[in-house]
Amino acid sequence: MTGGGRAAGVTDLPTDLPDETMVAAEQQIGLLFRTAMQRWKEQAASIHPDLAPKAFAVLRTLVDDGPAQARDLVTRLGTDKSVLSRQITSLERLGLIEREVDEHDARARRLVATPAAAARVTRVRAARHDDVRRRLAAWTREERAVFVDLLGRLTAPDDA
Amino acid sequence: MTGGGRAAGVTDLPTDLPDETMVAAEQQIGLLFRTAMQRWKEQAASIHPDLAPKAFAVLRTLVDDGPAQARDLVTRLGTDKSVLSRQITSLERLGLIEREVDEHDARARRLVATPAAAARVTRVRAARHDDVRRRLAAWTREERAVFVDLLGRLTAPDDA
DNA sequence: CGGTTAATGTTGCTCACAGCAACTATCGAA
DNA sequence: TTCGATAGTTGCTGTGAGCAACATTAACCG
Repeated sequence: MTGGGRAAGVTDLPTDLPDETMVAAEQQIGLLFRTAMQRWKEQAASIHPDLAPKAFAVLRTLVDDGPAQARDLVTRLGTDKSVLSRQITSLERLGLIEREVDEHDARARRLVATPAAAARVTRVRAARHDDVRRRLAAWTREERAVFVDLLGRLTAPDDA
Repeated sequence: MTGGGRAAGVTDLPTDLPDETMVAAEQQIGLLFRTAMQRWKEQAASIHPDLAPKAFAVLRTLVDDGPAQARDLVTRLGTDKSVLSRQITSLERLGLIEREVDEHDARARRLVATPAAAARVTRVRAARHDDVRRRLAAWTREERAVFVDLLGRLTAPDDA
């Protein structure tokens, strides 16, 4: 069906060989994105019907990596602080995390997942509603290293 | 700072070794996503200020792979037809594509990038406003194959 | 000490997108 | 011709990105 699509040499690059790998790689990237979103959505809903996917990502981070401040999450998740602030508010409203003022810095708030929330996250994971993290964990260290390298080259600021 | 974060054995998996690769892999995935979005946004804007990133992805596909119908784009881009329909409308409004009724099926519309649009896409690409496709093209066939495999395992429906 | 600068969060706003559902129009087949 | 499937369009809602303005507190510096 998609047999001989590609219009001439639009990308006049030294493309080794014809390549189905190009198309495949692009589609996989899209797929990764979409399936991850899908999975997160399902998992989030199974923890609490009103839990947004992104908020679940926040919760997961707190459960896995322990208490943190919003600014740490900005770094780890790479999301704007405004977005995080809202997700955090919602998590607190749902009783999944607690927000305590930091004892050394009155601006900062220490975010802690409640035991109940941690238990639910673990349960959801165990329930085989798999996630990216689990899959990555099943790889060998080397595979992950290769993966990181390849992705890194894909995202490098500029390479030539 | 983030020294010894990870709370106990929350994920009781056979995790080869401690692993910075886990964290790195996750961050890279996020990074891939964000930088790709960013780049697309920039490129889209440089073609037309009112061009949405996703609409640019559509245009790019049409330029690279030739004329197609909306339903083909659903397959290739994995996006809902409603979203595509709107992007297509906007592309037409901006004069970047043309929509002709298919001669064999009056329901379908054949989408064609205008020569002007194709020229702009090519120019933007050449202008070193690099994109994922170009980077992938710079890899070896083998690297791409590994990449596809790894990503595939990340998105597989269920592996155990 | 007081004043400036920086950092933590919160809130308001806008836009991009996903995705379901309902609908029209057309095709293909029973 | 009637029925079911398919191509697209449109309306709606929810999620998220991200900028900008703001309040609060910290840290620095003369």
